Amino acid sequence: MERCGQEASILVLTDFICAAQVAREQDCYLPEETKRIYNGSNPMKKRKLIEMCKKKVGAEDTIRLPNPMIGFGVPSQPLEDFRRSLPEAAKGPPYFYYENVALAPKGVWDTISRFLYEIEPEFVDSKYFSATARKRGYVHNLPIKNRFPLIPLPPLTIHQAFPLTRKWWPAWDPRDKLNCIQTAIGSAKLTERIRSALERYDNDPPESVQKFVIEQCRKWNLVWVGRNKVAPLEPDEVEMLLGFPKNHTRGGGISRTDRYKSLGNSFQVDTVAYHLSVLKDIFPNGINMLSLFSGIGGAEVALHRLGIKLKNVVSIEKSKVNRDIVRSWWEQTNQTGNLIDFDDVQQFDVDRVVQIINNIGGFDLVVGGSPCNNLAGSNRVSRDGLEGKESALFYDYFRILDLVKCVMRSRE
DNA sequence: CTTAGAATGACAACCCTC
DNA sequence: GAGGGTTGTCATTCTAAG
Repeated sequence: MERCGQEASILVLTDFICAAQVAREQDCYLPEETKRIYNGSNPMKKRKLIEMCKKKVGAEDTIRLPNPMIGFGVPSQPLEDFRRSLPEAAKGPPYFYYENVALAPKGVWDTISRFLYEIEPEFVDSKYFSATARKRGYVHNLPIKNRFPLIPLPPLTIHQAFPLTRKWWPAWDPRDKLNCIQTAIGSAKLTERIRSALERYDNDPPESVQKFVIEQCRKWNLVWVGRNKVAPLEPDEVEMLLGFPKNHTRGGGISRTDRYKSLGNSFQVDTVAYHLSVLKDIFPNGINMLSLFSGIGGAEVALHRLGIKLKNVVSIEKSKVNRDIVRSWWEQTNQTGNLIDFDDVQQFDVDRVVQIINNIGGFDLVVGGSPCNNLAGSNRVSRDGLEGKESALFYDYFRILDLVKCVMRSRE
């Protein structure tokens, strides 16, 4: 047994690839054998094990991103006859919906899919729903027949979204859609550099200058707001592009920087609503919902705009700023249900789940997009993959989802 | 103390040519 | 297939000002 310990440990760990974070911080959802071997290793050996697992997974077939990135259909291309069969273990109740960035490091989506009951992720670019791109992967067990989009349909091009920019838009800037909205904006220094670079020419600048300007505009999502003048989007413009009501993140002592940050981390509401729209017929009287990593309430806003009544919403969100935003939205939209909020997914344990389910009778939907910090391409410092400090909270999403599943099954 | 501004690449995926 | 060029990415951290 001891002689083949290393080989066995690789096999077991590979099954739960790079679950080191779980092994460290949780004492569940890992085979005893894995825990024993992992905990018995010194730090050097632990790192080596993880490296070997990564290499092994990297060598296997990994999930490929589709082109075009339309998932199981978008409003303009519905994929009429497409059917999918879910693994038995994946079926509800409850329905669940998981989201994260599509362009994650290699192997990440394989792991996510493996944990979430072997469901094939649905990769969708929100440019089919709005004027801004947002490439995301969604794992869910929802039906995909008879989806419908939110009305009114949002503007699909920059010109439609921002008519005032048309007057200043040079013919040599071919952009039709904006790139992904992030958490930081372009600096004033940069827009000034661009202005002074362009002011030297009466007509179109030479190709090299054009190339520089367009490159920076793409990188920082700048729009034309005057002669030779570009600028980053305002927070309320970002709210509109992402499908939130205007001023959703405004007020209550929230700084401009925080607004950009919260919005940059959020769902694109129209995209999510399209996927969740099938719930309207299934739950005509409304739903009980568990919302993990709620952020500024993208899923809540989507369901509300779909006309699906929110009976009980249990929302877990670390940031007080974000909790305040959701609470304020909840009051302003005259919700008749209950909003219960918590701040830490890691402390959301069995007892709490059982208690809440006994109170409200079970969850119809579990939604969550776990932190992408350590997965996102724009992170220069700590793009550590699913084992990264924040992104490892994915395992808590799985843990809590599985808990809800178990508790609800035991009550049948 | 809080806030805003600015600087800071790596890494895939894709395209093209050879 | 190999190799080079192009494009795009739910970010972090330091600094300075208020």
